[in-house]
Formats: sequence, C-alpha cells, structure tokens
Amino acid sequence: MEVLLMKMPTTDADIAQAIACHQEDCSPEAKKEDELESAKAEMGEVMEENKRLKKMLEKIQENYKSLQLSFFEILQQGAVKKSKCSSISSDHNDEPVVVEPELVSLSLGRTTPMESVKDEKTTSSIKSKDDPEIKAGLTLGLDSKFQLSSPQKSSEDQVKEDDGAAETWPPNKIQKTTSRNGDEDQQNHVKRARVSVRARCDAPTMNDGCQWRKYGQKISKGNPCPRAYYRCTVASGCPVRKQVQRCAEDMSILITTYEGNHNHPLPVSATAMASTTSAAASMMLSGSSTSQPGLNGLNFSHHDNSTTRQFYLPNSTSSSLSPTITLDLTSSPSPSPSSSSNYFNSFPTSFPRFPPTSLNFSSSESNILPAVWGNGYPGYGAVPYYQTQPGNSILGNESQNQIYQSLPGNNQQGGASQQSLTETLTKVITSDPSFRSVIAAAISSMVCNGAKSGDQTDQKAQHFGQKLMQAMVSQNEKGQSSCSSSYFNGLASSSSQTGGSLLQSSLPFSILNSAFKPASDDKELKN
DNA sequence: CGCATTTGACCAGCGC
DNA sequence: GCGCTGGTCAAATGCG
Repeated sequence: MEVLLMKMPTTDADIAQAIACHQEDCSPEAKKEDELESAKAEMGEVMEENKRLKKMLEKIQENYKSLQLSFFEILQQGAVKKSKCSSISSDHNDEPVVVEPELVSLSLGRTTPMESVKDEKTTSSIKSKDDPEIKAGLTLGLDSKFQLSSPQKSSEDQVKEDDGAAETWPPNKIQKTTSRNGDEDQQNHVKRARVSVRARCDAPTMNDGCQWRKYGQKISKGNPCPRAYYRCTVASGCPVRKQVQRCAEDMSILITTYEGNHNHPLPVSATAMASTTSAAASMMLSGSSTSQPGLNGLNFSHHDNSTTRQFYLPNSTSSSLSPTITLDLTSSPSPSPSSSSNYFNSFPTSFPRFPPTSLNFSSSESNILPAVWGNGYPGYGAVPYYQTQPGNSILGNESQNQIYQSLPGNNQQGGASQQSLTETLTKVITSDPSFRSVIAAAISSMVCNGAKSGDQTDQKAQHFGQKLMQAMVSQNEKGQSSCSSSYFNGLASSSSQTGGSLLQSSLPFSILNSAFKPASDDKELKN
C-alpha cells in the first residue's frame, strides 16, 4: 500500500500537472481528449480508494492499539484476582499438597472468564483469535479444552475434573461414537494443539520425565523410520499421547509430538518439557507469533536468524485438524534440503487458522537443553528408562540440579550463553507482542503465587513482575522495542538476585530454566 | 505371572 | 465410491 501511495499523485495539483504534461505531449485530437478524460476519472477513483484505504489502515491501527491496552488491563486485573483466589483456595485446603508447585508451573496463572468459554464454544475461531478476553485466558494446557472448561475451579473440582477425564479414557471408541455428533466437539478437537519437539537424541525416545507406554507403531509415508505411538501411563486416565519419529533427513534428530494435557501431577523431571510444550501450545492457540511475515516463527536460536534452519516436518505428524507447533531443539546448523517454505507448505492448506508455528530453540551449545531431556543426559542410552520410571519424581530438584551440573560445559559456558540468550530472548519478546503476553501472564502467575507466602523475595518478585508488565505495556504504547529490551537486559543481569530465582523456578519456558539454572543452582548450593 | 512391546487388523478421514 | 494414509486396538509375544 505504501508503494501505491507514493507512486500515486496525491493532490489535485499533481493531477493537473500530470494532465498538463500529457496535453503538451499529445496532439489535439478528440480521441486523445477522451482518453485524458477517462484517465482523469480513473485517477480520481483511485485517489478516493486510496483515501479509503488510508482511513481503514488508521482504524485498524487504532483498534489494534486499544485491543492491546485492554488485554494488558485484563491481564493485570487477572493477576490480582488470581492472588485472591489462590489465597482462598490455600485456606480451604488444610492438607499441604506436595505437588502444588508442579501444578502451578503448568498454569500461566490466568483463570478463564466464563464469557471466554462461551465465546470459545459459540463463536468462530476467528473471533477467538482476536478476542482479548480469550487471549487473556492463556493457559498452559496442551489441550485447551480442559483448561477452558474449568475456569476458576478449586483443587477439589480439579480432582473431579481429572476423574471426568479419566472416564473418557480410553477416548477413542467413545470419541468415535460421541464426538462426531456436535460442532462443539469438533471445535474442541480443532483446538487441540500438538507440540512437536525436535531434538538430537540417540535414545529411542526423548526423555521427558514422563512414563509412557507404547501402543502402536506405523511406517509413515515419506519416512523410512517407523513412527511410534505412546500414551502417558503416569496416571491411568491421562489423555496425553506422543508420537516419536526419527527425522528422515537426519536420523539423529528425534521428532516427538505431544498431544493432550496431563490430568495428573507431573514428576519434577517432566515439568520442564510439559511446561515448555504447553506454553508453546497456548501461544499458538492464542493466535500468537505474527511477527515474521509468512512464518509464524519465534527464533530462539543462538545463531543469527539467517543461519537458522527450518525443517521438513512430514505431513503425517500434523493432523489436518490439529494446530502443530514445532520446538526446534536441534543443535547443529547442518543445512537441510528443505527450506522453511517447504516445511510450511508441507502442512495442509485446509487449516488456515492454525498455520504451523515454529519455535526454534536450537543452539550451537547443547547445554542449552534442559537436563531432563534426553539429548544432554550423559549415559542416557546406557541407562534406559532411568528417568521415565514413576519413582523418578523422588529425584527432586536437587538431584536434577546435580545431574544438570554434571553435564559437560554447563558451568563453564553458562555465563556467555546466558548473555547471548538474554539478547535473543529480548529480541524475541520485544518483537512479538504475543510472546510478551505469555511472558507477562507467566510472570503474573508467579507474582500471584509469590504473594501467597509474602516473604521479602516474593515481594521483590511481585515488584519485578509488575515492573515488567508495565514496561511491556508502555512498550506497546510506544510501539518500539527499545524500552523493554533494555529493561529485560537489566533484569537478566540482576537475575542472580531476585529475578533469577524467579525465572528459574517458574517460567514455563525450559530454555529459560536451563539458561538461568547454573547461576541459581550455585546460589542454592551455597544455601 | 504380570507387564510392556510388537504387529497385524481395523476404522475414520481425506483426496481423487 | 474407492484407495490411501494416519491412528488405534488388541491378541500374540517377550522379558523380568
């Protein structure tokens, strides 16, 4: 449009001049005059259309700004509500719940208003994308159906709901008979996000801390490697499934696709992956990542964007009804014959609402991977099933940290990688408003949780969260990235004091976990 | 013996 | 309507 505006004569004087020039050059034939007249009329029309388009553009920009502002207002209100709710619920439950931190870490801390649930069910998907209330209702569930259908529930209700989920399992036959009947179910199915994680891993499956049972294997078209189907067996009725397949082009790359939402507390070692995939899924379901034209990509790579590759993901890994987001944890920048455009073109075009989204977590340093993920775990292949056993959760944070610190190069490269990561994250966060939203939601969640205990660190955390959210809002108003960019840098630099533990403990993005862990772990060891 | 894995069969969705 | 493909089931098999 800009090009059009620049090339077009924008004033009457311009038109007159153009006509005059034209008249000088032409012979005074009637034919030419007619042409002139028609050209003049045409120009007038185009000018009017131009003006109309300009107005439309202005309107759209205004709407966008107001929408953003209202979203952040809702976000802040929600944070206050959440803190009240959590304090009430904690009063209500006399028994201490050991796994609560895990549950908390799986939630972005936004309870979904009832209206948004209604909207979710009754309106078109387009509306849900633009609706700030729904956007505000970011949840960390892979399966938004569960989250959205249970706004503001107590932990008792949550248990009931889990039972309900268990009743629907095995879902296949039941779903086969019931889910096809209604549009509502159809919509929910559409909403079920799948998160595909690519990582270099020699083991048959990526160690994500959960316990899985294989229930099927298929050779899919276009890939000589069979695809294995697993379901979560941590809880009997857990609907979460994953598909594991080696990349056809690089056998060392394992593609793990997660689908569904755990309806049980996760082992500590499983929260990293679950949180990351869930956050990614919720980002996509909230209609995020539009910063890069034609490619819904957030690039977490340590490399320059230009060197970051995208991968071919077989059609088979994405159901036409399931939006799929790809977290790329592969490390080496070996060129892939499939360009990003190929990768995205490989997805069915019948699903325009959910273009495949790529979050590229790739790094030239393998230590960026969370320790609990198979790739970086020493001797994982020799100790199969080690962390996938149910008793695995007894390892706890301390053992995990020890494992992490035992990884070669973690401590040595931690500082540099952290700084580099900070810059990358800053870029990502400031360039993508939706990502800012997710971070803000996560922080608000942490702040709310922190407010419960009310110690000094938590107060600092609360202050930190508020400041960050303010920075994000103000940055939105300015439309520039400089503000929160520098702010985030500052935060990162002081992360070893307050922000560090905060991020390390609760941020759903495991890349943050892994990046900030060494510093905070040192601190923990000192304590 | 119990549990996990394997594997052929079956079913549903989609494209032609 | 038919064939292809992905996804799941469930009986058979293997293993501790």
